[in-house]
Amino acid sequence: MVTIKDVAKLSGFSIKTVSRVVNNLSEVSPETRQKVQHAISELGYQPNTMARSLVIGRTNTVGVIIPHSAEYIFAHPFFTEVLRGIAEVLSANNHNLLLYLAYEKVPYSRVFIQRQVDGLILMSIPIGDPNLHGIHESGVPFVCTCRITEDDQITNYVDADFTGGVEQGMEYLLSLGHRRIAILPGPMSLVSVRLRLRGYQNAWRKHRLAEPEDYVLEGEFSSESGHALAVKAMSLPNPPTALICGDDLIAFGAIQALKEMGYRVPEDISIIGFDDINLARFSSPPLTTVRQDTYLKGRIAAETLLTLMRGKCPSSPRQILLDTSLVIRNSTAPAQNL
Amino acid sequence: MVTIKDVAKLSGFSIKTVSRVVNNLSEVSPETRQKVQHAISELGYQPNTMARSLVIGRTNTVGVIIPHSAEYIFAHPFFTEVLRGIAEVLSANNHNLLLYLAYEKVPYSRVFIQRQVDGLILMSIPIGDPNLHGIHESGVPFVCTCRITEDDQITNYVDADFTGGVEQGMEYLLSLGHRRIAILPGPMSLVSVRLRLRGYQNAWRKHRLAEPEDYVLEGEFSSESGHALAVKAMSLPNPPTALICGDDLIAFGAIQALKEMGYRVPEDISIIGFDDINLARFSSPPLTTVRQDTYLKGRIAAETLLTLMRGKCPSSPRQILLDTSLVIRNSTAPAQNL
DNA sequence: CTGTTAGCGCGTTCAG
DNA sequence: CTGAACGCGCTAACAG
Repeated sequence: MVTIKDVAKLSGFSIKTVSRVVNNLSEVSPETRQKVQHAISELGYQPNTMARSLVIGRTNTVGVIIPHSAEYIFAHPFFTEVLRGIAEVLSANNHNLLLYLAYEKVPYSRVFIQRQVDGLILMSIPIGDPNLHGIHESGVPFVCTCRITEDDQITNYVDADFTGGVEQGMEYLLSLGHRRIAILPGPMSLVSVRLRLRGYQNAWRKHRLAEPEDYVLEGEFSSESGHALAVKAMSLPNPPTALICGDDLIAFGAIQALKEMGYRVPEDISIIGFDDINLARFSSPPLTTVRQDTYLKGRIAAETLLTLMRGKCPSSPRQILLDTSLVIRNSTAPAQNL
Repeated sequence: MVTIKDVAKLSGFSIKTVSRVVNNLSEVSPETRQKVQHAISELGYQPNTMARSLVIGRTNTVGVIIPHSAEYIFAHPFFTEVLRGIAEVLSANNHNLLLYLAYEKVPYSRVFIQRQVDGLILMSIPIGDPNLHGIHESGVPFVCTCRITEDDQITNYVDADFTGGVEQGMEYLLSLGHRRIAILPGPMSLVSVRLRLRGYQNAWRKHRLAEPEDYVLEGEFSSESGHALAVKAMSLPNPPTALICGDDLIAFGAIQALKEMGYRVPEDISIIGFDDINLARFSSPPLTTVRQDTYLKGRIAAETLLTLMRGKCPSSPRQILLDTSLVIRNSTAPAQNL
């Protein structure tokens, strides 16, 4: 391995001078800099990151922690979009991205205490995660891409306004004359799902309508689950005329099931998704859905973290809620049978 | 920061003894070990990864390099599946995963020379990538999840048998009576696309049929491109009765376009995709496609790299080709007009 | 502007 | 079985 010493020897200057050149400090005369740089390229010298990090006490590395099975993570388009936003911002700011999966058994804060990372981004932390305590104690700068509780006022987070998003969808369905609207929100173990449900309830309340019974059909974030729940919904004594779904995959599965049962979408049943993933416009019919900008979520999370890492005092928590927007395509139509 | 010294002081033993306990070396008496461990948990000591890496000369970190824009990467389901396989294997083997995006302008080998990683996985390297030279020179253990040239005999790679896969699809279409089969292979700048095209050509040759003209429609790996090319294909003087696509997204776009033009799939036109992404079964009609196990590709790539990193002599290149399989759903049917 | 010295936290000789 | 001293490669005082 070629070290800073070798460069010093070859160039005839001291180690420190070489260090100054490498780190672009200005206290070096142009000629000296020239000569040192020549020696550097001569030897193909590259500074040892470990040694530098040890001394300066930083790694310029951010950890992204996703405490789920990799299967769960990557099955959902959501994660990769957030990751993209994070990766781009970190890359632009000369920070590395260390990816941790399935760290359920290991305190997240460990990677910080072990000096592997300077900060953390936590994606989709489950409710009641026992690691959060250690995180706060360790003093690691961190940002979540989700809320930890439904009315989280402690965590630094960047999240979509799920409640408002579902309200947007509900407003539209109500304006189309639908009154029998069921919701397939996803798994209630997630805060985001509970927040979606809150939007559903808000909409009824706002319109002074009684919330229909048996219309909340909990499930997973998957097409399979959407398929099963749509079947279940239509077999209710009083089947719905519209379904509002927790994500687009659920919506796809629901549409599939409805077709198989002989219903027409949107003539017989209207469907609204959530996320607006790439394929939403290519489903048949193209999916009306509540768009959340997950890429932006990732970007802002990373930017917020970098700010946190620079400033010493995180004073009050930074809590950012991103607006959603309704994308109207062809899976929704006026209600037939009022 | 609590260091090994603090533990030594509190426990009353030397630094070295503490080190032995931390690293689970056997040359320590049980009582001593007990006492040291007590002091460790008392102080909440965690070894400093940077310091250790500096001494032992390894980081236990693998770099995954994707030399494209993040947008391109994450737009395609393929990448995330490979990444999942890689992440799982590395996690199981106590290795960290450092993600590098868009390193077009930086020699990949740099991260190794700078001692940030012990090995590299290169995903989707473009043809003629100038960095490969430096990679080989640096001596970094590495594995590609693709081939660098069509008949690559130098690189360590784990890749799907694209040629064989397209042949499988072609065999099926030919067996259904199709003779006017166009291919929408993707961007020819990628080796994998050229290998797909080779499979297309092999199939005609094997059946002693002349390859039709104007039936190779180059494009991108996207629904948009598939849409445009399907329109183009059907406006040919002698339009095809079947389309074999370079990936599932192209196939989705093509199906969409055909529907818009009033064709029925599969009655009028048969479509075959490639990859078998999650949503392939939920398209309408459900997509017949050539399945490649990208998750397995990632796993094997990571396992191969770990082997390479352990053994000192990489002797001959490790080149692994993974079989594909045809998944027959409902986007294919016998040809109408022979 | 430049060089010398002293650590960063840990693992590893070689004595005991 | 244990401990003191040294060095990994680099940066940060402090001198010159």
